[in-house]
Amino acid sequence: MRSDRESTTTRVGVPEQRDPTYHRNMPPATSSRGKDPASTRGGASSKSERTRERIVDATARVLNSRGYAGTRLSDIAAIAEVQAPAIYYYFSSREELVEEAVSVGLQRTMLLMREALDEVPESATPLQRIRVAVAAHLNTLLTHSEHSAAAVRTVAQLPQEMRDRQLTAHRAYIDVWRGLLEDARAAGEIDPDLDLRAALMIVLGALTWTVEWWDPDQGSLDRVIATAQSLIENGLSATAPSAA
Amino acid sequence: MRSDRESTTTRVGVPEQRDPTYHRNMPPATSSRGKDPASTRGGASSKSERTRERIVDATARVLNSRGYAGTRLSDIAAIAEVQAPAIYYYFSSREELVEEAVSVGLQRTMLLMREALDEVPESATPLQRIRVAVAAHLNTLLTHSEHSAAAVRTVAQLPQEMRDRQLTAHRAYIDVWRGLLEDARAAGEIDPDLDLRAALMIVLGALTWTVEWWDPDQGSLDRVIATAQSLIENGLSATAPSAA
DNA sequence: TATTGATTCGAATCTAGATTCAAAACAAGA
DNA sequence: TCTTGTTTTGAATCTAGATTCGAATCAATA
Repeated sequence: MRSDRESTTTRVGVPEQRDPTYHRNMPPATSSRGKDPASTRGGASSKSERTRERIVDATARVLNSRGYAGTRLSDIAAIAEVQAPAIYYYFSSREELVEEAVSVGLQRTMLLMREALDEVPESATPLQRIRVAVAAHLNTLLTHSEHSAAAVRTVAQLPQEMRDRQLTAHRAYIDVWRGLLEDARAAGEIDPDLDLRAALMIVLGALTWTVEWWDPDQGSLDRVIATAQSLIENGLSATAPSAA
Repeated sequence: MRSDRESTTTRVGVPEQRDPTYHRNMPPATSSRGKDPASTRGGASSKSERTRERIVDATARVLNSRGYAGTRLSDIAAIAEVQAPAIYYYFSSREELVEEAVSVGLQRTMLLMREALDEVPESATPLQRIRVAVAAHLNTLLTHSEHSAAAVRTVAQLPQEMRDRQLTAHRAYIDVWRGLLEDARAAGEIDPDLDLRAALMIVLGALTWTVEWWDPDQGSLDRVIATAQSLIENGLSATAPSAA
């Protein structure tokens, strides 16, 4: 069952052509002491890195409940247990922080999905792979990463530029799903009359929206996953459109 | 195909126990000249009423793209083609305005759903009624009422108190759906093993999320509706869990 | 056309929240 | 302990956006 909760280190696709004065000071993980330069991914180590991580995590949390515009630095600071100005030691602006949270979310969503799919045995049918994808998506959104949830739900609200930058990653994720559906259709497991694009988005919507209502106390995650899998598998499956 | 777009008159469930100084001035439709006092519902008439309507409509629009916190009076004003202060002639605060937009949205969603279901012939099976509900929900969200979309998608972001007030209406709507599913299950049309609550929310999520991606230019609404109906009907249906 | 209430608007006020600054507080090595 | 670079912070500054005000503008009616 994996560690506890992934860390938060991947750097935002820094706006290439911006003014050079970008970082006033030097956000740790980037250079400072020659520590372990290979730290592109996992768990934070130095105290500093952990603080940074707490901040990004907090951002995701707030983003989730308040939406893009409603995300205040003061709230983030409170959750991360620092003073608001401390945030500026790590990020040069609210926007940059938010974008990193979203970016991390999208990457993590993709990563967890890939990992899940990689574990599926070759012999599996496309439809079985879809079941796995459903479980992965829900697991990620509902328990593994608040970032993912924040990302997926917030993209639409982001200010133009930022959204455009993140859209790429978002598309890539959707493409994975599209691939799954296409395979299934090719294998004749899916109702060939289905509008694939629409079906895809409908399925993804169903999964994503869970964040809005799922409550750990209301019913187990596994139950939700099972329900979703069943609903989706049956929904997509080719059928004899007769039955009264 | 009905008029063009419903109007916007129903008043927000005014916070019963608040200070009496609530309305500084007298929002038209409420009293002013003894016009037609029976105007509790439909199309606006006086110029004033239409302005008010434009404002609420604009609010819904902004709410949709920017989320609760991101909804600025200046944007609303721009869309409604008035100066921001003009809004205060009709509403005593941003909050009140937003709440009305949401409230109207919820009521309209419910109304359109009821109308749609009322037209279904007695003879229809529960599953057929669900198909109708699916179409109604999508029609409402995607074309008949930006308010509905705003309402359904925004409730979660609203500040506590406001949300609590609107939650009632929201629940009522969900209950309609619950009823539909329960009937279908009772009639043996639905897989009896399905977790009804989860299934319900998953279906509703799938439908609601459409607002996030549907683009009139990308594919017709009817196509989306058809896809959703098929997906949902098959998904819910009782099945012989065998088939390779 | 003079009068009065209904509407709308430009300019001024207020406030929350982002951002900046200079001075602590800390940590690790000399 | 002293020195230096890293982190964090309290207090001050700045700005966008909500809200308030008093003065127009309008419309209908006496």
